[in-house]
Amino acid sequence: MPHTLIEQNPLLFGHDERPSIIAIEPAGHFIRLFFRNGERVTFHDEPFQPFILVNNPALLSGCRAPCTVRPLTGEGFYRFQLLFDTWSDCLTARDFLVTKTAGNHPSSEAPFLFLSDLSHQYMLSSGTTLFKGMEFSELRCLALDIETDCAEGYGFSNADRAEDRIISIALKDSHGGELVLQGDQLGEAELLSALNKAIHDFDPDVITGHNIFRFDLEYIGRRAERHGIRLNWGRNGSAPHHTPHARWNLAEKTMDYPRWDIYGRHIIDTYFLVLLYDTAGRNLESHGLKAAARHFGLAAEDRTYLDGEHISSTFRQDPELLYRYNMDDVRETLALFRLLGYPWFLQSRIFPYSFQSCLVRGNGTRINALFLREYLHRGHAIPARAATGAPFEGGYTELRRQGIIGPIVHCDVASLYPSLMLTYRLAPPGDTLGLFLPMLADLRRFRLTAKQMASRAETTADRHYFNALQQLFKVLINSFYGYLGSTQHNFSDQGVAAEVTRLGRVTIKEMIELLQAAGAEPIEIDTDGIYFRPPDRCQSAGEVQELVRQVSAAFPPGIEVELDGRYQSMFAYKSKNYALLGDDGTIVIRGSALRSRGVEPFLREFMGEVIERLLTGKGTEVEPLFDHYLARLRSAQLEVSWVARSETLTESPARYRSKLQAGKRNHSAPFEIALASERPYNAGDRITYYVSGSGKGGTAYGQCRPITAFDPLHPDINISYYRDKLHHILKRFEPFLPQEPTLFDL
DNA sequence: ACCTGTGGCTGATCAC
DNA sequence: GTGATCAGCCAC
Repeated sequence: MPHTLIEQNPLLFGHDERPSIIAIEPAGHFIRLFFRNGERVTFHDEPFQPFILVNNPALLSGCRAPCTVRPLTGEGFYRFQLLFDTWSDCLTARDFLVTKTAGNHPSSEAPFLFLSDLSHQYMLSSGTTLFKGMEFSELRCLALDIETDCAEGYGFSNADRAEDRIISIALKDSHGGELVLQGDQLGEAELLSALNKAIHDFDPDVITGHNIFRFDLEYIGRRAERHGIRLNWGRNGSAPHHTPHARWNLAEKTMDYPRWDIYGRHIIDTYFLVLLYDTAGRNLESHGLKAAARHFGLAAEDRTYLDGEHISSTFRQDPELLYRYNMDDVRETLALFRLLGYPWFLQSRIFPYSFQSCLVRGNGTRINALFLREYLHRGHAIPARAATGAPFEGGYTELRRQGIIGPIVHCDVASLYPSLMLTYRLAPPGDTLGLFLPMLADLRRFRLTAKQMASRAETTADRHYFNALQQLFKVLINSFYGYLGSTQHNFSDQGVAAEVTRLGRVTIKEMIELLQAAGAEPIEIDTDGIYFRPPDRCQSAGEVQELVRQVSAAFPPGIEVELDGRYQSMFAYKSKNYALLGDDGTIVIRGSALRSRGVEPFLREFMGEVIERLLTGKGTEVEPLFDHYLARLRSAQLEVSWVARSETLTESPARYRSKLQAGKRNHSAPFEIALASERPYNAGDRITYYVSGSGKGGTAYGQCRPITAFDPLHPDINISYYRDKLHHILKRFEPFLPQEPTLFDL
């Protein structure tokens, strides 16, 4: 079985192959492992000694928590593992060390390393991971969605308002069970008791919901508190553990969310899954349940959506409609979970984190855990973070010529940075056991195997499995360079990362030279790939292929240049900003200047239409197009959503305010709206707003209004503001339009 | 209580 | 007006 072949690699999967573990939780002085055997869940307790890593065991002298000291071999900074009998001893020692060492060490060399998640500690030490040998379909999942009699908004909960209550709870189980609890037959207190019972009856390993952390659970929690009902959802009957302000960093965004933990189960928010999917390069219209379900073809039957107050009054009058809407939502949620949760299920077999935690850890943190696990397994000392803090140079970027150019060929180096690291043996010097490169090589080999298995798969399920696996390996492989360049992890090294990028720059510049020498014209270059106009003598697919093959032959084995695509024409605008017209007529637009979710829909549409005309040689149509858009802006039927802009709050409004007061940042429209609102906004919320008024003098942040405040009966859209924006965009494209005759030409 | 990197474009603001 | 700076979003 190829599954086991790959999973037997202990560097990736840990040294404990025990199958079917679905949860790992603390239980007194023990660790409790939950196993799934078909329909049944069993558990087994094991002793475990939590630990703290230190540079010097004498640090703990004077501390009343007893411990044993395990010396670690090698030169790494953390050379001793302090082992405690109980978690509370470990915490006592942590507090002791925090107090004792406060302020007298550079942060990069904290004299001790403490991990705050006991289950994670256990998994690191034991080599166990979740879900080994299990199929995703064996996992018991329960989708949950509540309907209330007020409009739902993201990150917004007004459950404290007396008139708001839960009127319906829909549950759908991965094994066919469906249940809708409705308030018409039951009072809210009975509804919540029925939910308690349903959770124990379904006994799910995973509870999932769309925006479940920020909406459903918070709402349920407050209403339950109001009624004095204890949510006994844990596999030991305990109530969920609530962390009101947990943080999740996703790319450059920080999200504030109330974390809930249920003993013996995992909570997975499909909203998080959608965000994770979308940051990996795809482009979703929106991150809401309906939009995501439609994007993946998982939407329940088409229907007309009602909004706001209209929904609630309709619901109240029509329990059957309420039932159907609520049920559609959980069906879509469960379908989304099965699709987008799968890669994370697979990752949970690899990384020493729970399913729920795995999702909210960054790539670097997860990779670091692989190193920690193997070093501890071999009893080897672990280096301190090697943070220099000094910035280092990255990839090479250049736009050689602007305008409409064709035909165009794109070639790139297959996984440039991993290839350079393996070919030139670039690894962090702190990795004295030499795991970095073998791990990278294994991942690359496994990815190749998984790709082959996917193409040879005889069943859809197998193809799906191997394809997910190969994509997962791809992400991990690409994360190794980022890990190397980070400043936060034990085996990172910015010096080596700088060497990787330097070789990358040398490689791409050499490619430019080779293409030019062959008569091609490089147009846009970015890090590992080149868009170029092929020489006149090679226009056929075969000739282009041969040209790229010759370029590739100039590099050592392991550095492979590949033909990535051919296009009719290209609109080269700026570095990292271009559009391509494919042979089949499809247009791809790249870059924040030409395509950004933040930009107003009418500008986005206008840019898209202009680009289409530029690429197809219809530049003369742009002027009339502009006039048409202008007329639409002035029209009485102007829709506010067409001009409204959406932005994500990247920090909490309170932080914005204090930074503003300290003069550390400028005003910003979305934050001003968040602060003026009665609703509590958090980091991660999106705000859609428009600019009102008529004067030209004011600032956007002073005249902005949330889209929800727009009144069609008294429209106050600042037409001149938006007309100027449209004009500004036209100006950007003017150099690429057919030249009007000027006075000089006449 | 958390964290993978650099390069580049644009709009908004603000000091000059 | 101009340039500097910040924030947001994107390419790789």
